[in-house]
Amino acid sequence: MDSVEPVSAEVVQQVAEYFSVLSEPMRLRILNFLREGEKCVQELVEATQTSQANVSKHLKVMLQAGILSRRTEGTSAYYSVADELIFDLCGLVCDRLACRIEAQAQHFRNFSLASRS
Amino acid sequence: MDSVEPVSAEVVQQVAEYFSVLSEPMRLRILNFLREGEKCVQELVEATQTSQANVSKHLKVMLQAGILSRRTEGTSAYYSVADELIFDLCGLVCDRLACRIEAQAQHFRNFSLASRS
DNA sequence: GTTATCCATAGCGATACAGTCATCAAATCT
DNA sequence: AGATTTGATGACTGTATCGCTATGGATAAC
Repeated sequence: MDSVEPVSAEVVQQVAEYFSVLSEPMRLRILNFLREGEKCVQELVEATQTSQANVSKHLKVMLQAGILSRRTEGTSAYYSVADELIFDLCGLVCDRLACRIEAQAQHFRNFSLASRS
Repeated sequence: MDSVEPVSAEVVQQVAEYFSVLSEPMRLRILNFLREGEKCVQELVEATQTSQANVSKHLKVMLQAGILSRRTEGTSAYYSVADELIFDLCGLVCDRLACRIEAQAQHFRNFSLASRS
């Protein structure tokens, strides 16, 4: 068992698409606002400072990816996070990025030509 | 503590870029081959059935993202995974996708018009 | 020196997607 | 009914990038 099993093209495709949804800053910003709980489109427009059409498009992408859920009330549409996994993923990535920066800082510290005992 | 802290634009950007690296099927395929260990470019070309130029480009993207490390020996360039986090991330996403499909199957099963005690 | 091999990179065409503007549909209010 | 608000969608533009072909550069083999 020293060889890695080949992964089907479809699985690779789906995983790539999942990551693709998270690869847009505006979508991550929207998701971050949705951590506070359910929000309607207008609230997200005000929070993100972009056009309403743009917010709607991004919400649609995440909805179809199964990351968000949608509920309507009157003329308003309320969105909430349906897949909490995304927060775990973002947390892991943020931790890793932080570790890299800390390691980078350490490289600077290690360059002390005068060795302090 | 009922409000989510705003995340800086730069952090969001970096996280998005990290996910962006993982959002290409060809890169995921290459990473999957690299699970077996260090590989040179030529080996990856044969494994992925694409052009050598294409493989080199993808390797460069992942190298600059800090996901791979590079070592040269003669005329060959050997790449290996420098950030094992990607496998955790892929694993989490795969699990989630599998769960969804299982849930979908369950929806079909639940549609038994005749309730079997 | 010449040739062959391995890898990186520039140029190119095609495709995909973010963002904007304009419009439309549906529900609410006057 | 008319006006307003809310959200979704189509058309369009600019940008990014995937994959290909061709080329260059560096090392190894003849």
